Amino acid sequence: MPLHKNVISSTSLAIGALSKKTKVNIETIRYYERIGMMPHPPRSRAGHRTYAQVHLKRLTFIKRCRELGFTLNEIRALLGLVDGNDYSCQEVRTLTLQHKAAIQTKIKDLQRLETTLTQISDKCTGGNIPECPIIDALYAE
Amino acid sequence: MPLHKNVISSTSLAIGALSKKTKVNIETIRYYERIGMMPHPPRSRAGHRTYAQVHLKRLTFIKRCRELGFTLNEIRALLGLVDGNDYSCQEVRTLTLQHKAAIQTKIKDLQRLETTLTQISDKCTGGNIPECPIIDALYAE
DNA sequence: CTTGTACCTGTAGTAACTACAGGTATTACA
DNA sequence: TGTAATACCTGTAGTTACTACAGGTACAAG
Repeated sequence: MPLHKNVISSTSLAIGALSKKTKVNIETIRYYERIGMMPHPPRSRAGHRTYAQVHLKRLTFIKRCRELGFTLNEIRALLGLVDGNDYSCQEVRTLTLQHKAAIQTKIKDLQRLETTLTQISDKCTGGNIPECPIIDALYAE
Repeated sequence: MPLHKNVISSTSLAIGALSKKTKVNIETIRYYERIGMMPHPPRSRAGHRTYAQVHLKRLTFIKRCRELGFTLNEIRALLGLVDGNDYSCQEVRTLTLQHKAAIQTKIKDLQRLETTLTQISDKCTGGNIPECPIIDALYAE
């Protein structure tokens, strides 16, 4: 897994330290390794995973992408480009814009839901009666 | 499972017919039964599920709620009120408004994501060069 | 009588983790 | 040096809301 830029080798980290630095759960880090998002790191004599700067950067990348709502598959594609060391800005941009379009669709869907919920709940007087226009609206044939 | 209003007993439906009427997948209907969202219907001599108007209404209710983004647990709460035959309009309204608030939060989150993605991808010239500001932004420490 | 369709049960797979159970290794302190 | 706490290990199961089989039965039409 080649790094993008500015690779500085430094002291190694145990999984707990990496977890604290990146704010990624320990179990999640191991999970990423299992599914191939993170490489198998070298092990210490005791069998503990020892992480270097490379891993810290990669995990940070994954974390940021997740926060931006990319799925693991989308991130895999992004990392694939980077790993191949043969990506063009154009390809990355395309993936990013596709993702943005998906988000915009989701926003519109949710806004439509919100409108419907507002309409439905506006019908409700909020009284203590058992005849509820919300339930009626949902239950009717 | 008491009905809300206008219960008209009529001909019974096989699972395929119910599925077609409600546009809910057959496997999903059986799944709802397994997890207790739908009651166990009576069986025909051949062991086939036979559904009545009650089931059609209940499933329609579930479907509508799902389309409105309610989780199965939220729907369970709603159905619990209806099943208890002792709900007040107020309770239903509260659940609905809570759900609406959650949707509004989600919309805001997604809008923030969209803004960030726009900012990031605006930095990109879209050229064919391997130095990509998007990747840089995500990869940097 | 055979073919097709609709139904049946039960299990496994999806996404992205999280939460154990049960075991080892290292470190801190008395 | 002994022991107790902590950090790590592996492997499996649970979460949400389904979907997709595999392998089997029942019934109707030609």
